[in-house]
Formats: sequence, C-alpha cells, structure tokens
Amino acid sequence: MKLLVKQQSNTASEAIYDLLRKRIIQFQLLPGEILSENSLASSLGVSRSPVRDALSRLAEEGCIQVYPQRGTEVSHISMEHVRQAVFLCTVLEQDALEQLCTEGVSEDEFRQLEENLQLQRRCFDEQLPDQLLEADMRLHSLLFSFCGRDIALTAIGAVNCDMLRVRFLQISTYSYKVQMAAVASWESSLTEYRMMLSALRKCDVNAVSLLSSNHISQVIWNIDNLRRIYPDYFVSSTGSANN
Amino acid sequence: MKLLVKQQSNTASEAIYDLLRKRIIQFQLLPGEILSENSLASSLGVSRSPVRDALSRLAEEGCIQVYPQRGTEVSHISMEHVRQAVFLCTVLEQDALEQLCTEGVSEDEFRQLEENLQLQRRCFDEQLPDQLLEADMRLHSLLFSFCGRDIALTAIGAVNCDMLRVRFLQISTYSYKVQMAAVASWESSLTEYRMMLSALRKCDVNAVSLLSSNHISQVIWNIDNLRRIYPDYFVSSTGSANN
DNA sequence: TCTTGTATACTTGCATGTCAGTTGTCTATG
DNA sequence: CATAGACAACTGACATGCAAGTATACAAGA
Repeated sequence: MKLLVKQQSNTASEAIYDLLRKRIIQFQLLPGEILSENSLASSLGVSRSPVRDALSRLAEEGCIQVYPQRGTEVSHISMEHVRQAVFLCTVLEQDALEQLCTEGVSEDEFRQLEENLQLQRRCFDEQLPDQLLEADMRLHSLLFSFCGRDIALTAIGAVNCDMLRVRFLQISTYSYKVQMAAVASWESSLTEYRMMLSALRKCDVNAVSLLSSNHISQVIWNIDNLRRIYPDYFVSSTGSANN
Repeated sequence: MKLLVKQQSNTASEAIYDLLRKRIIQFQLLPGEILSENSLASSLGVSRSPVRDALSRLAEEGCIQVYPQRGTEVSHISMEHVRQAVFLCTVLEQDALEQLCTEGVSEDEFRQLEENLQLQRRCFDEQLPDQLLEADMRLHSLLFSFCGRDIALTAIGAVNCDMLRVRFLQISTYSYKVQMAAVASWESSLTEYRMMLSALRKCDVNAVSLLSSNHISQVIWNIDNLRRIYPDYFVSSTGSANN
C-alpha cells in the first residue's frame, strides 16, 4: 500500500470541533455550561459519532470535562493554566523569533505579516473582538510556520484554550471601552507589533525577543481584574473544582 | 446537576490507546506499518469504537497518520520533531526546576525521586529498556507534578512521541552494548541525575538547570548515528513523506 | 509484453442500537 | 413535615450496520 498524499479532508467531526471550540472561546458556551452528545447531535443535524469525536478532542485539551455516565460541562478557566500557557508561548515564540532573525524572513512573508497587522487594525477599529482574536492568533501561527515550528503550534494548541478565552475577554472588554487603560495598552500592542516587525527586518534578536515577551505577558497583566468582573468564569484551584 | 468528583475511569479506549502508544514507542509497531481499525478491533476482542477513539488520539499527537478511506500507518520519526520536543522539554523542565528550587521540595518528594533512581539503576543493570524508559519518563513527570506544572506534561505529551521512540532506540542500543561510549554516557546520566538531586537539595538553581539541560540534550547527541543504523524508521523532511 | 478497464475487497466516516451507571423526582412512610 | 426508597429519565461507553471512496487483482485487448 502507498498512502501517498495527505489530503486534509474537511470531515464533519473536525467542523464540529472547530465550531464548539470557537463557541467556547468566544463565550457563546459559558464555563460550567452542560453539554450533551444527544442534544448537540440533534441541534447540529448529525449523529452522535462526529459529536463524540469532537468532544473527545476538546476534552483532551481541557476545553471541556467529561464525567462518564454523568455529563459533560464546559471547563472553568484556570488561572494557573493561563499563566503556564503564556509562559509556554513566550518561550516558544522567543525561540522561533531567534530562528527567524538568524535565517531571515522573505519579502513575501513580511508582506503577510504586515497584511495581518492591517487586518488587526481594522478589526480593532470596527470592534470585532472575535475576528481580532483570530487575526492575532494567526499572526503568531505565521511566525511559527515561517521557521518550520509547526510542532510548537501543536504543543501550544494542546493547552491554550484558557489563554484564548482570557484574551477574548480582554479584547471584548477593550472594545466595550470599559477600561481606557486597557484600550491604550491594546493600541500600544499594535505599535509593538510594528516595532517587532522592523526589528525583525534588522535581525535584531534582542529587540525582537524583548518586544515579544512584553507583548505576550500582557495577557496576565489585568487578569485579576477580569476575574473580579466575571467571577463565575474562573475556578480557584488548578484542579477540577466547580459548583 | 453537580458533576462533583472526577473519577479517572479505566475505559477500554484509554487502555487501547496506552497499549498502542506503548507498542509504537517500543517498536513493536514499526514506523510505516499499516494499521486497520477492523483488524485491531478483532485482534483485541473489542468493537471498532474504542479502537477508533484510541487511533484518533494517537493521530492528534502524531504517532500515526490517518488517510480517510485509504488507511492508517505508524508515523515515521521526524528529526525536526525530536529536536523541537527536546527543546520544549529542556525549557519546561528548567522552569520547573527553577520553581522547585525557590519553593523547595518536601522530604517525601525527595524520597520518591530517589526511589525512582534506584529503579532506573535496576532496570539498567538488568537490561530492561522499556521499563528503564518508563522510569525515566516517570522521573520527569514527578518533577513537573511536584511544582504543579501538569499543563507542561500535557504540552509535552502532545508532541513527544518521536522523542520517546528515539530515547527507546538509544536505551535499547545501550543495553545491547553496541556502543560502549553510549553505555558510558547513560552511566553518567544516572550520576548526573544524582548530582541534580543534591543540587536540588541545596536549592542551587544554576547547577540544577545546567545539569538538566545537559541531560536532555543528550538525546540529540548521537541521533545521526541512530539514523544510520535504522534508516527506515526516519523520514527526511518534516512533512508527511514516506515511501 | 504492456496497457487498460472492471470487479472486488478493503479502508475510514458516519448513523444507529444497546447497555450499565448516575441523577433527580416522586411517592410512601415515619 | 421530613426522610427513605423506588422509579424514570437522563448520561456516556461500546457494538454494529451502512455508505462513500480507494487500492489491488485480474482479465481482456493492443
């Protein structure tokens, strides 16, 4: 047998996985909300099999928690998970940027990065938090793919559900203008990105890594604030506590 | 609904996942070998459902590759994956050790670590490569769990299949005394562990992290050698190339 | 001998059925 | 009214059946 070309077929389970993950990250499915294979299957118009596959994937990366014969619920956000995911991203992205500085970035790749920044600018101005988050994620995945660090994406993807939810809360909060300081920080985040790009052009490793770590660690800056605003979304201990 | 206590139920799919993963890592299932849901199910005496769940998990972490309507094969080892998994482990473990040095390690935890080293010594002397690898993995997971870095384990577990296979090859090669230098290096690895423990007792961050990174990076020392010995197990490019 | 078309035996993805276990409710009893 | 017990309605784990698609074997023709 040969099994030559890998075609990424858009299967139903994958679509359902993407859908549910997006809903969880964008708080259309709230932490603690109860899910059911049957109801999901009927509401999505498919059988339980693809739903089951999607749920099992989500359970693996901690987005949901499955209690056999009892039920399934959307996980609460663990601060510790967020912190560690941030740490993981910081480390891996610094390494990737270092790599990019030494081996260089092609003109086409720079173009993609700059287009992404323009997209982020538009999303921010038009207050589209979900698309803004998506574009931001896309920027990071671009950096990783440019230096062949696809495995880093896998590692991050396996644990960054909570981080993405926090980022979404931050971005939503920003666009609702609840915290003007936060708005300013997101503004500066975009300019930081631009500075990072120009430093990348100059292959200035130190500047790039400094800017990068600054940017990512912003996630945990005002996380306590978020926790005060949305206490129900978070869980105190690292484990599986919920009420 | 409450969903209070999380019980880790030993489901059939989990058992099958563990079994297949172990077989892949220990080369009882060779890279490139064709798997089939049907034959696995019949040989294991279960239906296709739990086999399917296990395979989907394995596919996510890159142990196998599923080609819809065509077949499923055990992945070839990607050098790039190994390198990046090693990098990931190095970074995360250094962070964990740093944490442990600052917050201290309890006497009971030290006891567990030392028992593990004794176990490794026995496994090495009695030439039990699979149990030796398991004990080595267990040591690292102990370190992570002691400082509450369970998410690091998740991240590593999502990508370290190739690294574990290489480690297994190395350990097997050692115990077959093919490379005396390698034997010596594994010997020194055990003493390095002991040094690491004593440095950990003294909370000497620098010494600990140095020893740790030294140890892990041993994995990629003689990887080219392995590749010469077992060319069929490896794949040249990062992607999905195979023949 | 080499090419080509077809039939068949596979493959995985999805639908459906069955079963053991848990939860919440409802009733009977103190 | 409070409490204990039984029952019914859920849950997810697992078994099985069907369908769409692929690869191989093999025969027919050039």
